[in-house]
Amino acid sequence: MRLSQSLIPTLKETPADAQIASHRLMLRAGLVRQMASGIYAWLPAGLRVLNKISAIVREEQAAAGAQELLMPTIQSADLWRESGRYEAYGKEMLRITDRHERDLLYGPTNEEMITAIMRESVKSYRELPQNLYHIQWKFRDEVRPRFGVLRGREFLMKDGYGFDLDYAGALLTYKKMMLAYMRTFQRIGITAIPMRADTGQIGGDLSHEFHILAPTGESGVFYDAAFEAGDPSAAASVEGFYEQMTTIYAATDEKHDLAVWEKIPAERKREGRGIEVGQIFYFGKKYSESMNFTVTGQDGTKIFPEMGSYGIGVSRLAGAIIEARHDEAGIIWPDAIAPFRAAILNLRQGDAATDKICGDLHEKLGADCLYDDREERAGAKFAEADLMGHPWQIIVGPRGAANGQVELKRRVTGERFELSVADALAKVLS
RNA sequence: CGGGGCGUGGCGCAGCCUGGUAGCGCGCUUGUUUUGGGUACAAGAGGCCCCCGGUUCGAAUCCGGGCGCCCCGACCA
Repeated sequence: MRLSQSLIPTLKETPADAQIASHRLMLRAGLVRQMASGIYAWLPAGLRVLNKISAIVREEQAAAGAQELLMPTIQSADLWRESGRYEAYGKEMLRITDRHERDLLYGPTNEEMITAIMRESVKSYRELPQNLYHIQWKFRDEVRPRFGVLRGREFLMKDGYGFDLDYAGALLTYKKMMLAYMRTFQRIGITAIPMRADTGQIGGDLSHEFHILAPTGESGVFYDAAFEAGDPSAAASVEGFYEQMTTIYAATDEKHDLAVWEKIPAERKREGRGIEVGQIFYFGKKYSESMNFTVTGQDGTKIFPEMGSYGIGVSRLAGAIIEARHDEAGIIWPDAIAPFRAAILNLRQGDAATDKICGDLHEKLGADCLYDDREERAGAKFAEADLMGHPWQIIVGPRGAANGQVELKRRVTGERFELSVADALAKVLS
């Protein structure tokens, strides 16, 4: 993509409204624009991040056996009256009335709807277990939206729902999802730690929150360094991995248990701040019973399926990753979810040699690179590339271009390499 | 929901107290200049001063009401 023809409106100065790093940087790097309190437009570069996160989520969900569907954002109030949550949910739910005075709502979550869908179509024990998810916009009318996309009112979430015949099956689904989530976060390029959590509004009695470590996190987190050794991509079994994840100590400040903490050797104690980017729940028959979803069992009796729900805050992750990975100059995107894998900086636009090299690189790197072909000074291009946080910068100046050399800069380490065009290309693509 | 603050060209702000020609920096346009870390100079464009009402000869400024946004706290994917 050519920067000269892209809507990537970077800002030199920080908008007064933005207080925390990710919000500031998302605005400055041209990823988002605020449209109302807690409501954001995702500009082209920001949308690329959401799409890359979503793609990884989809792959890992598919690998764990979950199916994707897409449910609407607007739901009927009647559905929520069945479960009793229409009244219970309170003011956080955005309630809407249509022209016929029917009560609707903008979905804050989808337990009722997925249960209604399953109830209509699934009748036999033979059809379970099933696990369904979608990636859809949610709305929760927060009293006080803040921190940019970290606590927006409208947000993009992957929410999945598991249906099993019995507790053992539901627990296995829960464990599979924990592994899938840990793999997802690992591929995204961040450290996430699962912690025992309260079940809140969703209900139920088994739940974990996934926190990523960032100095500006909302909650304090305490964990055993043994977590750092856990590698979800190398997990031998679902059960074994779950066992490992749930026996190592980790807690947010609310649930911190000093007695247990004191027993952990000092050199293994880790304290920090965390941002919650996902949560998983087992809640049994809460919705299948309240909404009367049954399947016929082998012996002809009715079975209320055991359910769980599994959420990842996709839009929140985008902000959380920036909180975890930035410096004074800007964002430091992990390779997997950077809006562009590489930027090509043409330091002298209009110079035959640099134009030629940049054009070739642009063609070979394709859509996942951003070609800074603007009539700007070198300094401006460097500053903006650092701000936008591309993992690689291919710097093409007249000095090196004469000998077919370019400079490759790795954003995360600041390392620079003088390389031939071909070698630079190979390194970026490796 | 309690407490505090702010709305003035795209962005950051001054002006308001003490009413009288709407200003600065950045950005934008054009030209010259510069050419490896946000260059310099010159000339331009761009404003219902959040909205409605009131006071006044005259309101960005004073008064009343509304709306929007932010921050702290309580609450939350």
